[in-house]
Amino acid sequence: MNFSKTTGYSLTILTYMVNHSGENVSADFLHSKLGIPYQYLRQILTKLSKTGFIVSSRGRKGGFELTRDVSTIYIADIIGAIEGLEGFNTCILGFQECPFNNKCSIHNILDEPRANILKILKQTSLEDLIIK
Amino acid sequence: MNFSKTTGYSLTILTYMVNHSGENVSADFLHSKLGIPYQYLRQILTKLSKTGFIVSSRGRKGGFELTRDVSTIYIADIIGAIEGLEGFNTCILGFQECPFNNKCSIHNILDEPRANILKILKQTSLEDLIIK
DNA sequence: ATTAAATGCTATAAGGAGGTATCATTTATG
DNA sequence: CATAAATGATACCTCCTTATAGCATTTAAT
Ligand code: SF4
Ligand code: SF4
Repeated sequence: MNFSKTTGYSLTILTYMVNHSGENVSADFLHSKLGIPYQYLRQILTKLSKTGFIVSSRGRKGGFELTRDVSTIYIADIIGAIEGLEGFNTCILGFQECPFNNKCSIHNILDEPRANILKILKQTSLEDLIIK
Repeated sequence: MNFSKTTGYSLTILTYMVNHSGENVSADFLHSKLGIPYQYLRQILTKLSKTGFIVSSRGRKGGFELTRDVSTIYIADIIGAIEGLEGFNTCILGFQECPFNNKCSIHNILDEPRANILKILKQTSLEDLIIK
């Protein structure tokens, strides 16, 4: 029912970075701060780098940095890049082809609250997560 | 983000049965009606039987039947028996121990809508799913 | 009695998610 | 220049979910 652990890690990393804006942080540093398994963290940072949410610099003093305007990075974008947003658009019960023409009882009661969550995720940017 | 496929299958089976109340249906029949892989369907029916949502009868003309009062079987009960409801009570981001004292930004924006979904699932019984 | 139709039970396999380990490459510092 | 500190890339392992297969047992129909 919740997000994948990888998505959780990704969000934690990015929300940490947006609250420590401007700092160039290394994987080792983030590991010590966030407790995410080091090697796995490395993979996620690479992915976040390849998907353009952060930029990396190699070598000594290297690390990762947020560069894009954080008011334009929405939570839904991040989730979309990591685990995809298909879960919000496809059958809640996991069917490839809906046997009930999108009108089964479960659909009726859960479609709206699920859409509501997606709406929130699309409206909330990293900037909104800055602790003031 | 959504439920496990097994949970989806379970809900589909039970909502089918409640809408065809009184009928004793076989795994083969349900397979032809719902398209759930036969052997997997068998396992799920056994589980639903062991968890008391349905009762089985063996031999020719055997099959499965709803016997409990369907107004007392809530969707949340079914989900709880199949995949558990932990997902609704634990960290949305997948952490075992919350590093942020239950107050990170994601928690703030998603806790309430998630609780709302659980509330709906706890209030909706199989009887409510009967097509009138 | 025999057969057909059904569930009970259990072993196995494929696939993805989460996690670990290692080597290669880049770059700042002494 | 040599070293240390960092990322890039890749291979591997484990566990869980989903799915498949087969044998054993029960029961109704013939
Ligand atoms: S109607 Fe039911 S089965 Fe069909 S897509 Fe919606 S939740 Fe899935
Ligand atoms: S505050 Fe954040 S990290 Fe902590 S339990 Fe809530 S969602 Fe998880």
